[in-house]
Amino acid sequence: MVGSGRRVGIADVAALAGVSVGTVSKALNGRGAMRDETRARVRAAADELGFAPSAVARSLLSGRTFTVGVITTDSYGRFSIPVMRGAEDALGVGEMAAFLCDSRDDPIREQHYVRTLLARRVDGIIVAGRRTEPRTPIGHDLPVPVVYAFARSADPDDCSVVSDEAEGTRSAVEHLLKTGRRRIAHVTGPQSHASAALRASSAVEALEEAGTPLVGDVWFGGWSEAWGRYAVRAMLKAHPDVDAVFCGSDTVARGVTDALREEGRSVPHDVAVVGVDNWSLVAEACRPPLTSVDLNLEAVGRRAGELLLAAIDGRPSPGVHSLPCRLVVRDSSAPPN
Amino acid sequence: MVGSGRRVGIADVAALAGVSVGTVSKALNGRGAMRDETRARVRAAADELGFAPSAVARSLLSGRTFTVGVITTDSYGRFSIPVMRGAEDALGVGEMAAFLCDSRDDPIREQHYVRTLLARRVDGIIVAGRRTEPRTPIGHDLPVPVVYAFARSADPDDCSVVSDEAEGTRSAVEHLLKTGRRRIAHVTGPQSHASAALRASSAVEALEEAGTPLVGDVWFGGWSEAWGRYAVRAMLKAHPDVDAVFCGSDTVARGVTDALREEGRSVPHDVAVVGVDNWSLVAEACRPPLTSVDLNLEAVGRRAGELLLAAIDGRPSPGVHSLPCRLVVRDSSAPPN
DNA sequence: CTGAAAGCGCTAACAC
DNA sequence: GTGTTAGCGCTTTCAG
Repeated sequence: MVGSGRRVGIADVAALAGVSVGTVSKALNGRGAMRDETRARVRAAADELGFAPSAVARSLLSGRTFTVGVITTDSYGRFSIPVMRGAEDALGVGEMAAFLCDSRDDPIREQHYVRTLLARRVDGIIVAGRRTEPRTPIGHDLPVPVVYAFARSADPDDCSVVSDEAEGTRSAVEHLLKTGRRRIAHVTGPQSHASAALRASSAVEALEEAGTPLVGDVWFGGWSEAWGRYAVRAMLKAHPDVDAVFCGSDTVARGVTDALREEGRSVPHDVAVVGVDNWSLVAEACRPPLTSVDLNLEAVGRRAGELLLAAIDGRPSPGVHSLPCRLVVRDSSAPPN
Repeated sequence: MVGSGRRVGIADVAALAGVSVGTVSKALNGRGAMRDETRARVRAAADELGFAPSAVARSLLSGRTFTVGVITTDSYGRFSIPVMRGAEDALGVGEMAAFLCDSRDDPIREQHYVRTLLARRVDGIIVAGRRTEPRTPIGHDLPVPVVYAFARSADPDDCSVVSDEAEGTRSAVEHLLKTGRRRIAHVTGPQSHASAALRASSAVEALEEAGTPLVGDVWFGGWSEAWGRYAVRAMLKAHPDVDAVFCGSDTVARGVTDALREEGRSVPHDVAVVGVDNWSLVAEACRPPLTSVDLNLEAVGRRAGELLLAAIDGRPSPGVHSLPCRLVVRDSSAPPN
């Protein structure tokens, strides 16, 4: 990239090409009719000067900025990142640029960003969250469309895109049943966490329906490896015949796997382990590598971007859009034979 | 946040307040002299309509957008994220909004983003990278200032902000020596990786100077836990009397720690372990928690933001700006006694 | 103390 | 085919 170090305007191009500014505009935008020679001369002049039309001036006229705001609540953490990446993919197609705003879970900060974004005349806003609890909407009756990604809005009329965690949980349970497991336990995060509660109830339900109820109670605790290790040691005392542990997250699953090995149980021969998140960093470092439910966060972000583009285009899709998860099978759940 | 659902302009406010647009502008911006009553009336009208002046129109006039571009090469990975967070902190002070561009290590994509950002008339650009190898600059003689963060520019006249990895390495080695270790080994990533090579040579040098040369050769390999486990097992055979392992990253260190424990060596009683990155996720999950060199990425980003603001303000600071690291001591390097 | 008018860089009508 | 002009929403002179 070579720049002149100075801003060059359409007037400079016009002067160099020996035509008027109107002609330059038409020539470069392929509009109106004109001699090929003229168009070529203008193009050459623009290239020579490295002219790039000001998006600012253009926006003022068109009323569109081709810019969206992305508000994330969790400092680009492990959930927002893939969501943002997917959103960026979709928005790129519409030639949109994204303002990134990290609200750091502070409502004051968030409102500040909303105001800033509206003042900058963004065409739309994506709100990406870390928790799956329905969240307070960023505003009512805003002048631009808003799409919530991963963390749905508490207002069901808002447009939200989420992972279908219940479906993901069922697919994990069915996988364990299909590979011959019958004594399945569940270790997960805090009961107060919506995702932990939902995954637990979905797992219990799926197992009931299959006629092989959960072994013992749900082990609610924290999202750490330490909790996974602690819980599985206690569980082995109460239910030594367990043959599979479904975990609410990959970190918990890693703790569970480590403790099982240290207690002399072979994974997957004696006990299968399945996690949730498919956080490759954790799942692949596990010994053996961990089977896990992928929440398809990138797809959630992409969908959010697509729905936002459509809404900007006058085709809104209110309501909750639920996307399926994807079970990624690795060695930790291979059949026991 | 409540919006009208419709865009309201300065003319609407003027009509409601019964004054001219010029007066509204002055009233809201606190410029010029006018009766208090008039100013209050205008303010009330603006509030009632929820008026927010268009940053677009304002930019067209002022020639400034109060917007910067942040180009990241690694999909908001674990290095870019803290850098971006720090940059955002600094830029927020200047009321700057940031366009986020993920080049995904693709030069074509990167050039596309540079053009887009310039067309949008950003006031400056920050380039954040993942690798510490000097990188090809994004352009020469661009019309706006550019600051490189973490990954320095190959052009020494460009402004770059980096972590002082050599200093960080020395602080880790000195810490081990101070706590009584004398037989120190080094396990790290691929030799072809600039960070691995630099950290290794700095460690070797620091140990030479202290009169306690490195035990054996540097163990170059990969950045994985598996490599850490493999290397330490081989090392224990060759040098069973090693009493500390300095690792090129936290993941390697975690593998090293796990294998030491499994081989019956107590950490830190028999062998101390120190990593680099202070990636809390890994360092805190380690058994015992890992002492690690923090690269202060957030500070690097913050500094980059500050330098960019200064450059935009006409006070550029060309050259490489090196920031110190910070040793975070945890249990894995407690004295042996 | 307030209003009218010019102009930021560009596009889209309409003249010529 | 090409040039001229008005105007996007705002700030800033300069009159009144």
